[in-house]
Amino acid sequence: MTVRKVRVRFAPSPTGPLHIGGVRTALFNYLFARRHGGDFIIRIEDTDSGRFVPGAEAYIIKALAWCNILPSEGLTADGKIAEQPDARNPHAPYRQSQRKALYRQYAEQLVESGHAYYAFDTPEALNALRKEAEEKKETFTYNCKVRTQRPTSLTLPAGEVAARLQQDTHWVVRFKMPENRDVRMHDLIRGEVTVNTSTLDDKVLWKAADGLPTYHLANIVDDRLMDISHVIRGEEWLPSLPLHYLLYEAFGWTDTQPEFAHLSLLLKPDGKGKLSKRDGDRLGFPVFPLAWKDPLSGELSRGYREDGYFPEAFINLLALLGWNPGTEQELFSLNELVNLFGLDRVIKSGAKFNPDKAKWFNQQVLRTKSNEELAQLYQVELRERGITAADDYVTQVCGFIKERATFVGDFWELSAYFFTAPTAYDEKAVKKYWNPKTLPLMKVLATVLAAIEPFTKENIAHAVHEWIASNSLNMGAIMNAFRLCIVGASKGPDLFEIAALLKKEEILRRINSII
RNA sequence: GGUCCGUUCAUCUAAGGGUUAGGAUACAAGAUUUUCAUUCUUGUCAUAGGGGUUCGAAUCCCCUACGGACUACCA
Repeated sequence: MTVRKVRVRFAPSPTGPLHIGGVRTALFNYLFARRHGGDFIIRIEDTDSGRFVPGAEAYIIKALAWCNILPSEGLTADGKIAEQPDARNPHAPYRQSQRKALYRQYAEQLVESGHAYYAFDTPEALNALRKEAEEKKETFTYNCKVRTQRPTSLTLPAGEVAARLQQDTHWVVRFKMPENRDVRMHDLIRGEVTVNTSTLDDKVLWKAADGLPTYHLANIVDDRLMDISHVIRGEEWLPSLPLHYLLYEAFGWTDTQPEFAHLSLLLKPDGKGKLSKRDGDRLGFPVFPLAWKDPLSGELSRGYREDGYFPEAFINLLALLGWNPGTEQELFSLNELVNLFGLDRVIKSGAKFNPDKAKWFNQQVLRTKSNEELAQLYQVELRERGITAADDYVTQVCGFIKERATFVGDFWELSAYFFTAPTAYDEKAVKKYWNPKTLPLMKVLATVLAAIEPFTKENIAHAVHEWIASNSLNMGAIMNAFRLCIVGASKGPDLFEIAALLKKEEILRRINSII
């Protein structure tokens, strides 16, 4: 028996920016593909022209690239959705709107085989039926009971059907949902699921109005054509799984029908419901990988990248939302995730997103970065602040502060005194460590410091300790007052380290500037 | 309303019939430090409820409650 090559796809709809739930779905697909040496395909499902949002497709590609979730198929060398077939992209185009011509024959095949039919309802008529049902506190379902009452190829004479197909531009192809059949399905995460078809409706598969298929048809056809082995997607698709099973059956494609895995949803950190765009603004954390400006409303949404997250941290936290390796390890590189990932350890229940833990992941990743690398990132902000500092100097500063930071964005707050003398002094610290006797002592300290040569951490420590001891001074009082002069607050790394890095002249200047 | 899915500390989760129900985040306390942070130690906190099955249930079954998704000519 030959084992089918693993081929999975991430199939977003370009109706807006990808949110973190979508990134997680992409990640799980990517990890699964790489774990099994398979292909990870990106396909754009843009069959709803009405919801197209300019820039969304480019955003999705950029966001995945930032996360290092790189498709092995579907993109050209310069990172665009492939439109022409080549060795890497044999199934191009990968944008469903460009595959338009291909779907109609499949819809018609189902009509011919009796699994689907033409329906000529006007939108107005359907709305009226919905309203009518609503008044009776029922939900309108287009099913076996209503299809016999409507103008369809099932009820109209053949001649009229042919005529309407010619004249009417709003007809659709509907799936003829079998009556009262138990559809037994298998989900890799949830196990067996059975649904009776009597609760399902005759879904529209293809619309003459725009000549495009709906999701269900396009999805099944493309997954077949692209030889997809596993469909890993969000839980919101579980209710339409019976339809998809029935479609494979109707086409006679059950031999290559993919296996399905439905991922639980990401939920709001507080309250109820699935995580939405609004929660981010409300609770102060990003729900998008990259910042996004809505082209219509101009509304700005923040992104993980812009908020200072490392992509490694972002991926790490997403991977652990709904999956774990069964060990107590929590920090993983992308390659480690690839080696450990399996659908068998994906959790069934929804996960509330926890912004606090997201920060913790970033802090952990930040610590693994070299001082040199952090200095490069910090230099960007320093330049913006009009500060010129040598790489070597900034590197040393980063070494001092990186364990105190969660984001590179915290660096300035933690280390401004390395670049400019304090202009304000922390009130609480002043109250605690400064009294009328302090200033004269600091002036004496300045003369002690002035005599130190060379001005190294060791020498400063030695001289200051000696001075304190020989004059029976209070170590804590002196050191804290000294720190206040240099840092302006009661914080920061070893004061002798700071002093040595800042150099003698600057230290004396800062002490002597206090009057 | 109907259909389907789910339910272990506040949160993410481990435990696949036998554990003092483990870890992480957050929170709190203590230790360390010239300060802040780090680090270390400790602590508070969970099997939704009710029935079964079993010598034994977080784990298997049923009911209830709660949560979620879906219920479009959207995806």
